[in-house]
Amino acid sequence: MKRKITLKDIARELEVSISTVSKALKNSEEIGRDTKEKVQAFAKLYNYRPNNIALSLKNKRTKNIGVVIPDIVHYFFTTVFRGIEKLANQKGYNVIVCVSDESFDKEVINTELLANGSIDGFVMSLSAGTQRKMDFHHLLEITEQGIPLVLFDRVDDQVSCDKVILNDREIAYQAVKKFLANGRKNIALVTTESYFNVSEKRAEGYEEALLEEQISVRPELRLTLPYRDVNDNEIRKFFSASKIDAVLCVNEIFAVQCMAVVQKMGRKIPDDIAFIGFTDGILSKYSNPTLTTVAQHGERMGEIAAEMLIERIEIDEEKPFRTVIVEGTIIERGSTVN
Amino acid sequence: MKRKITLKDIARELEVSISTVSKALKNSEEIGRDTKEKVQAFAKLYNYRPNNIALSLKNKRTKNIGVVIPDIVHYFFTTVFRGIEKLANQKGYNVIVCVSDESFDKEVINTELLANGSIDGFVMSLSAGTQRKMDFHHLLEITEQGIPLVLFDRVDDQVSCDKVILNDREIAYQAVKKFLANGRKNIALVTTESYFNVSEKRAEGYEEALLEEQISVRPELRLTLPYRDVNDNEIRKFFSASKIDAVLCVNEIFAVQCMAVVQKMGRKIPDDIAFIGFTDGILSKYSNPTLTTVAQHGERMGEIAAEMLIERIEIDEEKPFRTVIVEGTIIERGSTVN
DNA sequence: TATCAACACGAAACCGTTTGCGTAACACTT
DNA sequence: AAGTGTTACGCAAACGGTTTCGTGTTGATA
Repeated sequence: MKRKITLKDIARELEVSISTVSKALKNSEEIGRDTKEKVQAFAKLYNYRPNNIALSLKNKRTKNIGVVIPDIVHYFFTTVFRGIEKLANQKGYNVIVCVSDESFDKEVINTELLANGSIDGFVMSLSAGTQRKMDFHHLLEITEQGIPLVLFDRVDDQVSCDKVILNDREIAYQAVKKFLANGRKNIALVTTESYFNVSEKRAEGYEEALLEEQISVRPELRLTLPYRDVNDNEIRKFFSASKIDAVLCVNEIFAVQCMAVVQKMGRKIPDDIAFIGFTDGILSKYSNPTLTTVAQHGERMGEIAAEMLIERIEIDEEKPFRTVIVEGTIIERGSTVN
Repeated sequence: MKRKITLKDIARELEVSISTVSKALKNSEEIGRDTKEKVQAFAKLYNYRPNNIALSLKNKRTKNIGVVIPDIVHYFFTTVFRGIEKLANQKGYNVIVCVSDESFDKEVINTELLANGSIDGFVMSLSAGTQRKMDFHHLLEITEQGIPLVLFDRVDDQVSCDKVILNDREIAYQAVKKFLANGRKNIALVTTESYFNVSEKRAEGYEEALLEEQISVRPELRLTLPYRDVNDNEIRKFFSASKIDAVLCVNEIFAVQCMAVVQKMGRKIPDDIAFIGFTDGILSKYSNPTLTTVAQHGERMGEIAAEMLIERIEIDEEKPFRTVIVEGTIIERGSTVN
């Protein structure tokens, strides 16, 4: 087992000083031709690589970025992560991931741990717990320490930092408009608990589109489902209670699950009832019928977030915080048209 | 903006030496009661936390583990990752993720980068490129340097290290046995290019089950699909060419896609033709019909891998390498039974 | 021959911690 | 008064690098 070789080892072996070795390897003008060649040859032979940790300590830069997300087994977050990782790698950064598991406490612990020198900046999306609690002290601490932070998707106005979000309200508005243009008037909304910022934004767009057509927003057309372990019976009851000919769902799982239920109830999609979901994931493409859905362009969001972060880290202009709005795209499939 | 406070800052402020501060914070017996209290109070007030990088350098332990996987927008890998992250966190480790994107070169670059001190050990699954090239020099380098390595799922015999794999051959065998017990005899296999180790293992199990019943393995019942961008026409041609009443697919996407095609061809599932896939992901649960599939227990695999790794790191017994075999579970759903 | 610049290299500080060891100050013993 | 033992702290090395500055040795110049 040959341990990693260090500058000191090379210096000892070649009977020169450590600083000479260091400079020789950087091709410094200070060092003579012969010595440089000797050192470089030796280093190559023994496959010398500088120790990242030592460099980090010296430079006060780790070349790591921390990503804290609520979940990883989740299509949207993985696509964003892919974007982050891709761009970070291009710029020579590595990515440390922590999963908050939708828990406020874990989010706090993870961020504080990483903030102690492990990373140069954060990309985060808030956990459900944090959004419910509305407690952002850990994020304020981070920014106060001068650690750059970029929030994406699940953001909050109380935290001032760079942000990347979807035009949730606008694209939900467009989706409902599409239903309306199709002659559908009894449009339901299937959503999550209201402390999810994005769900609220989507609900606003939904309502705006309705009101614009003089259609009143009826509370009985709004179904609020738990984040996990959705019960089919609840869905069935909802769809039995009212006449509904179109449904906007805030994610693809809700949409696919609702489609399955109404199909079992004998309704035809899209003739009797149409669906539009959010997240253009694997489910939307392979469901039956295929699902018309809002592509959130997660990978682009990730790239943008990483780019903004690295810019802050490396340029560190004290320029004002920006919020980049990524425009969703409605992908038309079988749940709205034949 | 209040920068992170260091031992030196505390020492200067309190007019004691750095070592006194360090010892006081560790409650060392060497330090007097008064001084300890003073230092501890000050540290708490200013929220002192030791710098991770400095600790890493000193201890020669980063408390980071590196995870290199082929893809992240992929159900199985994300579940494994979740298991790794969960266990690592419990043990006080952070996780640095690199995505090889199925490329040999990226895998090499990423591992070499991380191996220069950034991590204490690796958990990896081989990229397609690496399996095709059969070049493992980067892994040998890692292990030669004494960096612990655990491979999961996509492993290779040429690399000697700890491993976690599924009983692929055995569970494929069982799946086919299930078809046979059901009276089905024309059983097809839909698989990937053969350089994927796991696909080969599954094919072996498939063949073994057939041969055991005196059924010959017919090459025209084997469909090899590309890893990405599968064309429906090819699938249609395959299913038109032969009489097929059961299909074993090496992943859930192939299965769902094939199901959609044969349904369009007018075949009834599971009456005319039954399907079993691999990976109990979101698709299997929401497809139409729902898919009978092999649960790979990715999260458990991840936990086991992380546990093995951390054991090597912390205990570092030179004990022989182990291969843990996780047993898959066939989850019965609508694609095999009504 | 004294001066000086250029060259090639080494010493040392620094990044933030930990820790073995040395020691000043004091009390206590004989 | 000399010796001994604690106590409570500081010094310095070490982890593996980078970088500033100092310096001995040349050879050229005046």
